[in-house]
Amino acid sequence: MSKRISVRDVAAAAGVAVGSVSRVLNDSGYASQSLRRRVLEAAERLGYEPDFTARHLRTGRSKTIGYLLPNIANPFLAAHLSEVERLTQAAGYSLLVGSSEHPSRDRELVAFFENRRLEGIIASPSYEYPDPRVCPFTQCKLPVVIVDRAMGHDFDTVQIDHADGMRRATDYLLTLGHRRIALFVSSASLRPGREKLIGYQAALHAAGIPYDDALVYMPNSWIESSRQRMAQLLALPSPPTAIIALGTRMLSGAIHVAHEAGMAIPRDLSVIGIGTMETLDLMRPPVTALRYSFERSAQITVQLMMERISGAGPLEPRKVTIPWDLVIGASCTSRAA
Amino acid sequence: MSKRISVRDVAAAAGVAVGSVSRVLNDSGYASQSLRRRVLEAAERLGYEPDFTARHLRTGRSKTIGYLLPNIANPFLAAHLSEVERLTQAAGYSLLVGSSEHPSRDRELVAFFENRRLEGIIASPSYEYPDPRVCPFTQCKLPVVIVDRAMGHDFDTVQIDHADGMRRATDYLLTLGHRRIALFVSSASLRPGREKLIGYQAALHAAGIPYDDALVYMPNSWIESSRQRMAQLLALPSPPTAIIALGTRMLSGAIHVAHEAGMAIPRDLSVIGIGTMETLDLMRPPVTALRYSFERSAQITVQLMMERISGAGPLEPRKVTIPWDLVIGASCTSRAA
DNA sequence: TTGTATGCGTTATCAT
DNA sequence: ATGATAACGCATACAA
Repeated sequence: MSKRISVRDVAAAAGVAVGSVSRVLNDSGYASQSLRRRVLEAAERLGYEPDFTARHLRTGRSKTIGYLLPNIANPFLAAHLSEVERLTQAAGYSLLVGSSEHPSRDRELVAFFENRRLEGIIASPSYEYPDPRVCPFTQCKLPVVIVDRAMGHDFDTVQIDHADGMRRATDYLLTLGHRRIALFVSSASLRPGREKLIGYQAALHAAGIPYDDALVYMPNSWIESSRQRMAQLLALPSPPTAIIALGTRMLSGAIHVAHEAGMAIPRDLSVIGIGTMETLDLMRPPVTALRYSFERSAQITVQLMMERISGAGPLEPRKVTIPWDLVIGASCTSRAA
Repeated sequence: MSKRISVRDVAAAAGVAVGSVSRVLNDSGYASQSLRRRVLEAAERLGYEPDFTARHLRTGRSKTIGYLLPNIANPFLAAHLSEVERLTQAAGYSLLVGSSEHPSRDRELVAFFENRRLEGIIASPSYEYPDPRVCPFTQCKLPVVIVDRAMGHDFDTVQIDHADGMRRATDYLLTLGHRRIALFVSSASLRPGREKLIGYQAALHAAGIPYDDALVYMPNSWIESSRQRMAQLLALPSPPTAIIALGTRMLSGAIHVAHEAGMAIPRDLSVIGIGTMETLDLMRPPVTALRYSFERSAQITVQLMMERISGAGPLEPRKVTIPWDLVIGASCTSRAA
């Protein structure tokens, strides 16, 4: 059981002082050629690796970033996390992940990240803390980058342009002649849902079509069933001729019910969905869907974080917005007037 | 800018020695009631939190586990990672994730995890290192739990019973009267693909049906196209009447081509797929598919790791196998003889 | 029972 | 230019 070798071992082997070893290996301060050579040789020979933890304790730099998110299994969050990990790894940083679905755990995790002296926190929390005084991220001394949330307090933020994407998706269906367009999106308690509703309403308003609450399904809890709601919609006096379902489960629920009711897509119902590339390809007919680049959103996220860590960039929080693409499939058709 | 408070501050405020503070807070050694009370009061009042890094350096326990995987965006890996994170968090451990798709980076990451003195490594590497002498995990002093890989050297392992699942899936189609069954699975370079092929061949052999290489597609690189291969299969003198496609992209590619050729599922082609619950629900008709429990596989993974860390359990490596469920949908039909 | 002192492995500040 | 030594914040062996 060979003990770990430290600077002292290298110093002894090279016949120099520990300080000199550190100086040579970190290129800090003066070092003559002969000293440099002896230290490097000894370090190489002994296979010396500086201990990360000790260095961290001494310098205060942990070279680690915390990533807080509600659920790693969510395909969108996982895709973003994946790209962020790649980029931070390339920049010499590691990623400590922590999942949290409740404010109390948000608080615990932030405190924990702070206690471990991480250098920054990337977060997409499940609550937006309208009151900054109780927001764990406001109290936090570390650099924070928020992903797709509208927090009560301003932070560096990367956000997806849900309103614009939704506006264009709705416009597309309106252009095809649809007037009764159902909307299934996630809860309005977070930015993604709220913004999508805004875009939807804006498109309808511009087209002079009244907004009908009965066509909109924004579940505040997962207990409500999108299948049940879809069945209700189809039983309406004037049922929808199109649906925008921006959520994998909601999309599958809606399609399921439509099929059971003997409807064909797009003949009887036009559909706009959402998804990662993998899942969208599974559907027949290919679904028209909203997509955005995870590479891009992750790249901005990491860039903001790195600038904040290095102290570069402005002091005031910055917000960067990522656009959606409407990828045309074969799940929508024009509606005769 | 208030400086961080340390044991020394607490000791000073309580009028005791630093050693006593540490002893009280860790319940180690003796401590009188009055001392205990004073220390606890002072710590509470100052909001003292022991520094994680310093404690780590001193005790050698980092309370952190490393997770090495090829790609976080893969839905199966993400689902497993997600559950593992939940469980480790509940056990008071954090998770450091590192993605690697090449042996050289595997090696770097393991060295890095070791250097940071993590307490264990959970890994599902992209290469199985048939030669133990060059395997980064063999050299590694840390406890290692391998997920669904057959490494050249024995480790604690959680593995999915691909051979059995595949055998049952194939049997199911055989029972329905199919004799020409196509197989699309991931490369044989890793355990999942290899085992699936074994199960497929075993089922055919038991039924007295010769194995036909032309029906099998196991891409070694993602450049080959499952669509192209599916088209070739359909052009065969005696094309397959059923297909088992255990991969999201392969499944979508195969279905796409079948539809383009005017085939209906299950009328002209029976299909068995794979997927997380989210994606499977999207398909019409509901696809018959293989599934397993991520909760279960993660629970075993963490249990093995914790036992290894605590030194409980036997010294020799253990292997635990997780079964597949064949979930019957409506994508398969019996074939007239 | 409590205080003192040393060490974990590093970097940084002093002398020399 | 280099060596000795303090300090990061904690835990612990040992002395009192």
